[in-house]
Amino acid sequence: MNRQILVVEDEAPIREMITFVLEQNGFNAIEAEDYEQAKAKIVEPYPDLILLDWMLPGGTGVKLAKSLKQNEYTRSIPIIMLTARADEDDKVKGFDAGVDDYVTKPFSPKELIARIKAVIRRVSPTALEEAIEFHGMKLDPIAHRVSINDRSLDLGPTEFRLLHFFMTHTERVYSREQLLDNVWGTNVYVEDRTVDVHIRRLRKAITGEGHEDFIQTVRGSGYRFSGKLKTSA
Amino acid sequence: MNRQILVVEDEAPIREMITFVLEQNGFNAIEAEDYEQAKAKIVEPYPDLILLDWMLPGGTGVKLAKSLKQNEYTRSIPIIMLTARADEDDKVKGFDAGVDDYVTKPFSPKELIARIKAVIRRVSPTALEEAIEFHGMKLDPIAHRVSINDRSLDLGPTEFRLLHFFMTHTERVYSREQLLDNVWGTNVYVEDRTVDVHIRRLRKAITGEGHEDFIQTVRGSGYRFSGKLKTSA
DNA sequence: TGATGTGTGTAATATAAATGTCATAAAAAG
DNA sequence: CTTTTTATGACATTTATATTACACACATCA
Repeated sequence: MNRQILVVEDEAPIREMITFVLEQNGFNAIEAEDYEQAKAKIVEPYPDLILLDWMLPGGTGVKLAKSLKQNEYTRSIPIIMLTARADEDDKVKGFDAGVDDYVTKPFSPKELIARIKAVIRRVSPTALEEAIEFHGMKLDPIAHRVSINDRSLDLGPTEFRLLHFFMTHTERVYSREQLLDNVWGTNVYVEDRTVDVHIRRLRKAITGEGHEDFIQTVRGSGYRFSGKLKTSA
Repeated sequence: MNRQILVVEDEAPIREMITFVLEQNGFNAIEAEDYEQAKAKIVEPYPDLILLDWMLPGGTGVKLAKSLKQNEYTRSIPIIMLTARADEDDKVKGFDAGVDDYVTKPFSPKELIARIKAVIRRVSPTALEEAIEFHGMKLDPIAHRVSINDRSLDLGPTEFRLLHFFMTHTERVYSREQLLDNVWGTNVYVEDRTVDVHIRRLRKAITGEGHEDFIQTVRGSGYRFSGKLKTSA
């Protein structure tokens, strides 16, 4: 599954060149030419990385970076700043905004790709392989094991991925379509309702110690994985 | 509110099949069989998405895509290319023309619909909504949760939307019709009085800590959500 | 190769929740 | 005290979700 990279750059030729290079290298590029468009495209499923032009009109480049780093949900998206100046002050300002790396224009495609890969490598393996614990539930992606209070459970592959996704994305509602995108993959075409069935299977599997209540139905919206149990009705 | 999709495809059987699939899935299909027809049909109100055959006679498919992406008004209409070849060069050319996605013929109806939905989902801004707080009431659109002084409460979908609207539009009277427009959506046919009932339900749900008084009846006008409590009559 | 088991997606059915409308009570306005 | 407007509770209908059953695809192993 290709990584999605959002390219925020106002100059069309540069933006298209970058997009081209990205596509050539197996990335999936999304384009935005200004602050507004960028904001609009930073939605679920979030891009894996953002290439952000420093010199967006009105200095909105840094503004965007700051705003993303301040939001709980977008904070973890790595950002690489594109800048024409090699100015030290600018670098400082950029890193201050929480930017992950810098590329100075003009840059070679090779350099760009290398930096992107470096950042992704630095950021993502932890997220993907680290064992997670949540209210007595443990999930170890490497060993492919799940346990509740040290009693190990037996999940099918899909249920495992679903639980993994939930445990790494708690306290937030996901529509069936979003779950399909994130758990099944973007190019898989199954019915929305299939999600219900897998939710059911997962709930069944984690039933016993009340953990099934962590998977909450949000009527009309989707499902949420949460440690805050509903006030008993 | 069905999405309008323009199908540009010269082969009638394929075009009709696509149209059929679209209609089946709740979309509103418009057909065009060549460059000229397509151009003629891309007028206000613009279609929500265009399915464009790559191999239109005379290579006019890419031409059309480029022309649309160069025009300020049509640039934002997402385009999905239909192509018989899985050729890499073609993909690059297509993406270069700003196309949003690709579907390779032959494709399954399911795949087509899924891609359309994915593109629409990606393009239409679900906006990163921030949590709102108002006098101890918290509403988090992302988690889809409401709480009063950290005691979480559960609301039906309509009550949730209604409260969300109120919390983002405080200190102002809204007529029942305005509320219907904003919370239910325009072109929905329900009685004005239905609003009363939902107001009632919402009040009931937030009762307990005096917050129900925030929803104020303005006789003859409608309702207002306000932190300034009425002086006791 | 065939038998067996597992995992998946889909469709059918059951269950539950939410919605809109009405009838009636209560409250304000004049 | 009469009229107008809003509040409230009940109900039928509609809509959404839960659950079950089943068929098919794959892999494994005899």
